[in-house]
Amino acid sequence: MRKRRPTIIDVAERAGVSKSTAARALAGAESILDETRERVLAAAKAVGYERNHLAVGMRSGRSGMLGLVIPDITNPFWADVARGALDRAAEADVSLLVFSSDWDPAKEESHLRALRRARVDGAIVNPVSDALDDLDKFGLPFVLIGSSAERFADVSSVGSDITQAVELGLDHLVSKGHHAPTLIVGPKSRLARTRFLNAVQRHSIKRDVDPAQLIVEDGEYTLEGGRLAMLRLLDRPRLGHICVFAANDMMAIGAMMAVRERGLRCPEDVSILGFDGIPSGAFTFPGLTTIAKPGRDIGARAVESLFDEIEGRPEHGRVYMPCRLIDRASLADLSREPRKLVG
Amino acid sequence: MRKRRPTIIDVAERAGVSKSTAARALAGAESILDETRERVLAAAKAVGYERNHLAVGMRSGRSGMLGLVIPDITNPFWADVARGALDRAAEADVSLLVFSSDWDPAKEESHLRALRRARVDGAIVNPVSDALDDLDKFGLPFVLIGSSAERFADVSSVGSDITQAVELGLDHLVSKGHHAPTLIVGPKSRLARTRFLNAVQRHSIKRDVDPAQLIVEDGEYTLEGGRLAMLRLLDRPRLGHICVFAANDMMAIGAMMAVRERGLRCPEDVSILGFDGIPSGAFTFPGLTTIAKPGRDIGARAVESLFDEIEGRPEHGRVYMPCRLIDRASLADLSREPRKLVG
DNA sequence: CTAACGCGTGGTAACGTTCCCACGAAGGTC
DNA sequence: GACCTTCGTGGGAACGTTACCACGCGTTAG
Repeated sequence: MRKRRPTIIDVAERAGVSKSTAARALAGAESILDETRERVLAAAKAVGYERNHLAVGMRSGRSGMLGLVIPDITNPFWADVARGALDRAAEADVSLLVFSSDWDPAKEESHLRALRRARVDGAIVNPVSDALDDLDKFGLPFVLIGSSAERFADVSSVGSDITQAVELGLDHLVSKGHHAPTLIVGPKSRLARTRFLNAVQRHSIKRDVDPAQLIVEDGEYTLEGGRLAMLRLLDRPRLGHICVFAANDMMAIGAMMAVRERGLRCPEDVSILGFDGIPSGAFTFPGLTTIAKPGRDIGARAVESLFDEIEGRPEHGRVYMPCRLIDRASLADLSREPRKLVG
Repeated sequence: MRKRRPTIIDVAERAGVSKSTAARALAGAESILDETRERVLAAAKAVGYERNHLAVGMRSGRSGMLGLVIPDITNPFWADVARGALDRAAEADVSLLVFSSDWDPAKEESHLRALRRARVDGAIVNPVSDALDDLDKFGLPFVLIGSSAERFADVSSVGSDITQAVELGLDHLVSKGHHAPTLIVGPKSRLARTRFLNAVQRHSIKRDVDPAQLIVEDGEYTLEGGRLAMLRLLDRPRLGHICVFAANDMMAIGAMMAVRERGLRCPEDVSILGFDGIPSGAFTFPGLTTIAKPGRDIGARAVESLFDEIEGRPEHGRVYMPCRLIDRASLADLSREPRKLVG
């Protein structure tokens, strides 16, 4: 038989005080005699007392739990975000309820309801549904993450700084002698496509490169999408070395496959720069040079912002975390060689 | 101002019944007039009532939450396990508190305590600490996952069926004309090494291959460990095609790198079979043929077993989930060619 | 015809905490 | 010396739910 767990009353009795006093001692309040506090603490340890968070949550309205709703924990980027959030939450002695929405608005809503029933103190969500604009109707403090968060005004959000990322990539490309990369971007419908493209164009102008000169290919944000786009690219008449900046690592890897398929070599004939920083990029041949999104930092920062939100000092701002370059082997160095026509 | 959430009393008043009756209707109990039930349900919907799980948990002793403690959500295998658990839990309308132990016994224990404080109904753990044998002292229903679970007797556990996996791999190797693969296994201290080796030997005997004939190389369970082991292997005098069965995908990929480093080709000169089924295996060149552990199934099944455990019908058995072969391109087909000396 | 029973319902006591108010003692002020 | 404040403590209500028992009614068995 499993014996009853000790409550604060057991502690109080053993310490010879009232449960109010015991509670104060356990909560670390100030107006209490040091000697009493120590007696209570000793008693708590002696009986093996452990605070019942359910009861605390019920009485105080603070459950000590946060919700995290992301599309798919199996996706390396989201796993990284989760890890960041998990670590930061554990640091603050707060638990995380994790759910995966699978990009399904129905699941998302049902998970959000589950979070509310569980009385979490707040939630971090990568919103998939547009209909989430009745977000405040949920009565929960929210922090949004990911690029889709920008659809929602008046809600705090954390994402990656794609402007900085694109500049980083473009500058690196220049340092290797590639001045006007070809772009492989996502489908027209996607918001992320526009943002990526805009960032590239803005920075190109800054560097006196005519954005109109840039070649752009479309594709789904997948391996196959990247492969097809690259194949189309290789069918164009071309001169010399090709440099590709893909909007996503999967597409970049697909492009790499297409290059091999055509009997060409990366990076000798084609240079490829990715964007995401997925771990698989380390295992391709050649290793994929890419710009890594700071998933972990985003997760940690989201928890941080959520604390602010809960504490009632909402800044309702967007936070953009900086990306970093992972330099592997998919870029040729043309800077020392006689300059080819188009970088 | 955020308005007060409706309680069951609000529902009862609106429906004109006592809160006991309202509670019964909401809980879907049987001894209640259909008409009353409907009136209550309508009232609940009208006021937007949502059950407070904290209060339920406190009164009934069931929090409706489960704990999951895995080493690292960022590791694709564990992410897969988490996903399986997440899905199965969501199906049963139960929430999952996720923690990452980072292979650190101290963290593990602190997370386990956090779970107990949160009053989860049970926990799924990949045990890292040996000192966890006072597991029942935790007073929680447990289900262990992963290979390290076997250290604990009398506790339910779910893992992958490595015997079946090895047979699968060996049979596939034979079908491709490789009869006695070289083994790249983990360090001597590891339990998993022994289990892998034993499984290979047992099945070899069954197929009339002398296990003593098998070449074995050691290494850390990492990319570098696999690379080093392969390099050593290539330094041995050899005749013809080499076939390697690595105990882990990372090692397999490392081995692949070593092969390329030495100017050899996979699969023409060296065939490589991995074990794990990590997603990155799809992006190596050539694609890694491997045996995939059923992470997702393990996670789902663990939740299932945990339900049994909580419900008080503990089977305390070990469950081994079958693995499956992912056939990509890292194996040469020698079955049609004149047979070389050693497969 | 009465006792026993089942059914639907209501009332109330828990569950383990925190919050609020009140109380007595000690110390300081006029 | 009477008053006010401060400090440490205790007592009880409250949080929202479920568990338990009791009640009234209609039905059925003896």
